Amino acid sequence: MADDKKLTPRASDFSAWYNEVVLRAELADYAPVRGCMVIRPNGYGIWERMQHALDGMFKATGHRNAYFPLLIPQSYLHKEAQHVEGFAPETAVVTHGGGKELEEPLIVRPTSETIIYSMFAKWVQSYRDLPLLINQWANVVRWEMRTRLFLRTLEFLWQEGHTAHATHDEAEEETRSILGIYREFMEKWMAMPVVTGLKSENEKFAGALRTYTLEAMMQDNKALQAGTSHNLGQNFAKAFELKFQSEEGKEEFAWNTSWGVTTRMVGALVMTHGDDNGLVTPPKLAPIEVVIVPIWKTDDEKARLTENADRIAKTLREWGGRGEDQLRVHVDARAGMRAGEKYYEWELRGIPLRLEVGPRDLAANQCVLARRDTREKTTASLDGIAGTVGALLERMQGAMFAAARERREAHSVREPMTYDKFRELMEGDGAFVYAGWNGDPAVEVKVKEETKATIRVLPDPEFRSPSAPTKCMVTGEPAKVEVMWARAY
RNA sequence: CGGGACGUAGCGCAGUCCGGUAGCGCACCUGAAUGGGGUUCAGGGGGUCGCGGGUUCAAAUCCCGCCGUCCCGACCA
Repeated sequence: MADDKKLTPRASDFSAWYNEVVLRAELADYAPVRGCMVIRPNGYGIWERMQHALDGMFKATGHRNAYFPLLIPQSYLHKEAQHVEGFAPETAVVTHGGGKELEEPLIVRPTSETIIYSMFAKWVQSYRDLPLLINQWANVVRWEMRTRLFLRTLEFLWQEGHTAHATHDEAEEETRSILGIYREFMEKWMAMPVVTGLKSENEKFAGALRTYTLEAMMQDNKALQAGTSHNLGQNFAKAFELKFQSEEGKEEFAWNTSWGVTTRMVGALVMTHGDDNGLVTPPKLAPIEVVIVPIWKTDDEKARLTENADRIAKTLREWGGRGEDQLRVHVDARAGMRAGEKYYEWELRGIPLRLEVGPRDLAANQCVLARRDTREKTTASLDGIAGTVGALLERMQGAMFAAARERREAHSVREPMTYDKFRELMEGDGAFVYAGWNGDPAVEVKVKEETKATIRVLPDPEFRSPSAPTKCMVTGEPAKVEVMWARAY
């Protein structure tokens, strides 16, 4: 009977566990259209905090928000050869409007390079108009065959940055700089470690010169691409006649970058930190950081405890320890519910800290603090409670990142291994496997067919092994580069 | 689009083989006792059994057609 209330344990069926957490923590729900998802207030609250943090980082680096249309003439998609090849199969097409067949079908944007660079071409004449640094928060549609809540839906929310520069080097610097912003966000806010670096030719964005990626490890040891930053070279500038007159008076094509992160990050958060009791949210992204649960028996106590809970909430909110950033506190004074039932509910929703206060605590001028990440309970004096709570939340943020990184390292392999061993590992627990590669795309295709694993990233120097691998794991030929292999979502 | 499974209350399911008044658990509503980790008892509301047709005195159940969903593959932030 009680089993109905329990979650599927993570270890027994990770996918079922994930779905249950998303649905039961009320992050999202299935929509009537297959593959689409409704993001509920609990889930949107987390997304909003993500948006806010990222938006601040983009603005601080000179980017400005704009908005471009949902509908794009189909011919635009065809102007960049690789781009159309990559996206045409998964675009939704509008063929009718106003009851009539359209002369030219419109596509629902799967991404906005084409429409944005066609506009950039009108806006840019001189090198003085560059760099042009634009971001948009929008929804896009990609007609995926198989979908998963947050990780892959037909329609999703994202931010897509698009920039134009006068030189290749400046565009490359922008691409890397954005990768740094994403990394900082994922590590500091999401408490989620990532491996950064370059995508292989097979895996890069359709139409890009180079694609940089951030790869995170989920708790089933599979990789999730958490964000990308592309150096588009002059591919789109040439397709859309995005030209400018240089300081020397010459006509030149601009250099573009594009980059994005999506609501997939909400799914990543669940899969990185969640446990058998549900969601665990890092304090910085939690719409509610502290839930106060007053405990009472009699009506008399109820009035007294509720009043004191409100008073504690006020003390927490008025604490100035984080400057303008007020502690986000909720008091759960619902009647007719046992305290234990409330605890399970808030744990399922991932609220970082629970503050319990009952008659006995009040008499002793103390309360109980229960951490969501470790589920440890301690008692704390009500004197200076705001400072105690503020400091604890900050420690938790750091502890969650450390724990996630430790877990990832425990499932990362850097020792040279045979291809047979690798196959065995991928069939079993899975891992991030760092190994040498001869640089041949055919090897990557073969490995994908045989093991479902792909080259997730050509890691940046700080993620590479202390001594560079000398041989290709698959062919035994001399290695051209170190790569990280894993199965991915 | 290929292979498999399934559509019965908000959710999870039994009932279908062998036709005979629509069931169970959770959730929801009312009342009481309980109350520091999912409490208990009593009462109650809620269903065109995916849709359409056929067989039959009688269909959730048998037959035909359609629709939809999920899982495995190909695709992907």
